[in-house]
Amino acid sequence: MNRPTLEAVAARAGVSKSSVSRVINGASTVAPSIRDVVLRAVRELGYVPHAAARNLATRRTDAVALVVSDPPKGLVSDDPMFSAVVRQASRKLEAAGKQVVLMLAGSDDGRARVAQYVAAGHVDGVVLISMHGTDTLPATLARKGLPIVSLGRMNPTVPYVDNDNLGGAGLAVRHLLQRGRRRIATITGPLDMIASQERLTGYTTVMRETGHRSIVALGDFTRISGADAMRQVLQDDPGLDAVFAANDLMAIGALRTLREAGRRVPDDVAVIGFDDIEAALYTAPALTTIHSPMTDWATATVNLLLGLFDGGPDTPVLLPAELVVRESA
Amino acid sequence: MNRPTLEAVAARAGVSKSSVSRVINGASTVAPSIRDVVLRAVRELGYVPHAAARNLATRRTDAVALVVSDPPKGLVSDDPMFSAVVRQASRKLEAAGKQVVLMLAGSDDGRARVAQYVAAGHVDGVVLISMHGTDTLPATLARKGLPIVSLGRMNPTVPYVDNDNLGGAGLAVRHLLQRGRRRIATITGPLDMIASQERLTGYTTVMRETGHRSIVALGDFTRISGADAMRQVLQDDPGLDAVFAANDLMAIGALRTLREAGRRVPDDVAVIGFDDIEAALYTAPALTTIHSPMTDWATATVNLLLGLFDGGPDTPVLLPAELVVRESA
DNA sequence: GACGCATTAGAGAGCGCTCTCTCAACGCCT
DNA sequence: AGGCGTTGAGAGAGCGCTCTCTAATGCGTC
Repeated sequence: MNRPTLEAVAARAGVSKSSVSRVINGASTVAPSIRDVVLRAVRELGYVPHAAARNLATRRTDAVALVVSDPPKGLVSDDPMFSAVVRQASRKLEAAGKQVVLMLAGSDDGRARVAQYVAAGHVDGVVLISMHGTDTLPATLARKGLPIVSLGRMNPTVPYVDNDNLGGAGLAVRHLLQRGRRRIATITGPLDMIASQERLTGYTTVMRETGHRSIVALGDFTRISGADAMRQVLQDDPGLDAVFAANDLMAIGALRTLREAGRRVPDDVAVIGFDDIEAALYTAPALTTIHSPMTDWATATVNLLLGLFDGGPDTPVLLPAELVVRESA
Repeated sequence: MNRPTLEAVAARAGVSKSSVSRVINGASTVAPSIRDVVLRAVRELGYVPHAAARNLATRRTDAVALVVSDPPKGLVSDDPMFSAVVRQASRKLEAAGKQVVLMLAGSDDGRARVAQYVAAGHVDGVVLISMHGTDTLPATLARKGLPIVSLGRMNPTVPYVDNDNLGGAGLAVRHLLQRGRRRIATITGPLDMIASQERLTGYTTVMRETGHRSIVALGDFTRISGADAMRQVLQDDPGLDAVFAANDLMAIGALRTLREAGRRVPDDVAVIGFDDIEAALYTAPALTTIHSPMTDWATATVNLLLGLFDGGPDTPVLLPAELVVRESA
């Protein structure tokens, strides 16, 4: 249990603490002979630097907080975006030698904890993931003065990487129109998220420009909300011939409702989603959707943060949207 | 940027560092008058204790590592278990005042990093998630002497919480037999994982006991592997009338293959999965499966670790399996 | 009124590391 | 040969906090 200290290594190697420190940190001004004897002592003792002590002395932590908006219990318990994005971000951060501290900012309690945690100097930077636009946390954190980026646009003060939500939604709607669909409904995400707003705007803009009436149902990015919204919109407007869901999960829910209602997809109603999650390949029929490159997205976001550490620019990045045509539309 | 220190608070409040420390840490031996003046100073200065300094002095970190076996690129990029389990575990750990350090132990590199990290005294305990049985990391970590638990059985030395994989698989197979199915195939998970082995054993045991021939195809818990395995097993044994997939993702893959092959589910071939992920409610037809309580599972695992911190027992926990009958079998 | 015993505040020695500053050693130039 | 620059090693003062130990104060007891 009694871990060896740097001092013990120094004693064993017969050199000063300073020299050991230099060797550990790879300073160039160290004679090879000293280097060798120190490294041997390190190996023999199984020495590993004490993290907290180093943090205290350097005032760096080499840690980054990954803040995820944890939805209220019951919502999106298995959000595929969560795992894809968190995984990729972790991978990239670890590759850059940063440790990843995962924090859920669902409740007010959680948000307070995050703010406290960041204030405690626990991390060198913050990656925010899919926060709601109304959240005050981003602003609070931004005020602390440490580097912070966001996956998904969210707060004007926070540099971000985002999908082209507007363009993607436009792509989807135009595709439906080209296929001869005329009564096209949309199922939105939670409207306090910018991504939802943009996807809705993309839809309404194209619909208006082409002289079609908008049919809007509210969802919250979960499968069940998609199923419910589909049911409602089907009731309100039985003659509709297409649906654009603001994400694939809701599209999957919509598919189920359509199946239950006896509507054939795409014959009676065309369905198009957004995100291109893996599950979209396995629906019946396979889901036509807008590809959003989760992996690239996470990578770009992490790179933006790492750049900030090195004094890089905080220019937002917009990833292009792409239509993936499968069977459902 | 210059954060106030405890000393600054002491000066402002006109008391000693010790008193401030006592107030911050909620010691009882402090007069209300002093408490008040200190708290006011804390508020006025916006003081937040410096984490590293505290860690150094106390030799505690209040942090727990969540080690996830990151699959090689391409596999299960959106594993629903990952998000459900990681989320719930984080929630519980945060509620207990622990910070969550997420680590991916996919590559050898990652494993080394985890070992190093734990050795550096960065965390007070470790939660391992769905590690492969052949992994040496658990043993390495267990040797460090700090509390460590595993979600899913894995290494004899590590206390765990697990599903009743054996019983669950038995439940599935017996259900198929009861429904009159006779040629029942199974699609396994990666066989270096204990969960896969147990689910396979559960299947083969019941098949043997009831005098039926086992038909086994290898998968790796991904949708695509389920689809591939289904295709293969269909070719080898065109007359089969049921499939037990070792998880829902592979069952979803199998459903697609069956659809493509023109087999009706459940009329021609019954399909049953394992895990009861949310997506199982949205397949066509809805997936019959073995419910494994992800949320309880994560909670129990975290509780086991928290118990260990307080000198509690390290008795493994086995969660009961339950059959959920839907449409596919 | 002196004494002992709680009770509560203050002093200060670490915790293990980094990093500046100092100093020794060793050419090299004039 | 003496002075100077350069390179590399050692000393030690922090980093901000905790926690033990000591001192002071108040109270009850005989």
